[in-house]
Amino acid sequence: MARRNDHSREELKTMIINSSWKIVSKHGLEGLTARRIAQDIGYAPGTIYNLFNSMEDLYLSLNAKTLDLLYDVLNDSTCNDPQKKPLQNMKIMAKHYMDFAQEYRPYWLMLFNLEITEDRIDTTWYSEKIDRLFSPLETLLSPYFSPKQTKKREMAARVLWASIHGLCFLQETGKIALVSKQNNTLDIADYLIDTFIKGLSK
Amino acid sequence: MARRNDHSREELKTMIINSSWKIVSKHGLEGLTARRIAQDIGYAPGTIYNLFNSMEDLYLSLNAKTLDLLYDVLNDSTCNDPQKKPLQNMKIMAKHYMDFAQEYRPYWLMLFNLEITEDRIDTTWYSEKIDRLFSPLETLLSPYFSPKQTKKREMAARVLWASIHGLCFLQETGKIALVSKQNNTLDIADYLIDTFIKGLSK
DNA sequence: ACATTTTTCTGAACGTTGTTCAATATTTTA
DNA sequence: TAAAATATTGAACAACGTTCAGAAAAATGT
Repeated sequence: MARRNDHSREELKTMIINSSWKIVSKHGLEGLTARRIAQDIGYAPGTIYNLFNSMEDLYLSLNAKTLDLLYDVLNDSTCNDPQKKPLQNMKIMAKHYMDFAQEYRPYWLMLFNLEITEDRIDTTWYSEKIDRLFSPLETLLSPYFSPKQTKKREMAARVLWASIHGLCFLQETGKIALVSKQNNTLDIADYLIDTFIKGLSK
Repeated sequence: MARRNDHSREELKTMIINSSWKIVSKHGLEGLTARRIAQDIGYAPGTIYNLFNSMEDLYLSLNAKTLDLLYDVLNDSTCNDPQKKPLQNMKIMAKHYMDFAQEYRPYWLMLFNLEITEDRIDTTWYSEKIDRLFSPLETLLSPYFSPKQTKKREMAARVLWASIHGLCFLQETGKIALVSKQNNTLDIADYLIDTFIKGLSK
């Protein structure tokens, strides 16, 4: 029952992505199969391969959606408030990141499971989506650097970001018991930020 | 062709683990299949399930081996040298970790891909293998804390360790371009350690 | 020594999966 | 209205983890 103009190419693509998103929400990443998507959108499995080269390719699109969501979270005004001190904003931003990791757990984990090995496909847009995640933290760090030290500030932002991510990741995946009875994950993120910033201020 | 006493239960188990290790070396994690292991050790696929509940269970044993190797690396005398300053030892330790991640890449990645959801199986030994990884770093941090601040020192070790891991992970998996032309990964690890320790020294 | 029980191992079979592609249905073009 | 172009199908393929009745070997009992 081919029906070429039921949906345009782009419509179909977003249908597949939205359906996938829904399926991951309900059944987790392991529940996301080509056949299930096909059934959900009312097409045959083969149709998906008309719009995506592979399931990995589809995962990339899902990751793009996740990165966009994360971008919005990190750019939220509550953690980029000029009224607050930079340190305070940073701590709130870290909390936002950790909350995001928890709320969107399977999507967030996908970001780090995907091996980007599709050489031919252009993935610069993907790298850019990742790169821009650092900009808000970089802005918050500007008081600690002279305007000329752009490279240093850039590096500091990435290092601090990666560190917070490391905390979040090891905690969230249960790899190490970071928190004891007294401290929760948020406390240790604050501790990291405090210590790092103190070190920056020399 | 059953041949019960060709190898003891324990022998078979190590045979399977060693074979798996070899296969991952040659063909990556995605090349590790029950059938390939079986062929390699000269048994039928079903035999594997006599010794491991599932492939996930086998992965756990591989991770144990990886954690043991990593433990040795972090406890190496070159990064726990009383003659050197703690800061210097830490930087060497971080380098060791990053080198390990590179050299044993697939095994190292497995550590973080595995979801530990096997409730019934006793995995406390696994947690303990992870926990003891922190002890050398904790020792190096002791000059920065009074002997009574054991909890604080413990936390500092875990936070710093998780941070270094975050750097290593995001760099190694190519998720973010941490390094620019001037800096390599090692430099930014040094930068993190310097800044963190400076912050500790207040 | 032989018969019986117990243990070990097999390998075909099941239900999945991602992926392909000749065939078919529909739309567009001539 | 016929021909060409395009979209869609769904059966088929290879490979996966996993199971389990049955076969083979060892252990035990007599």
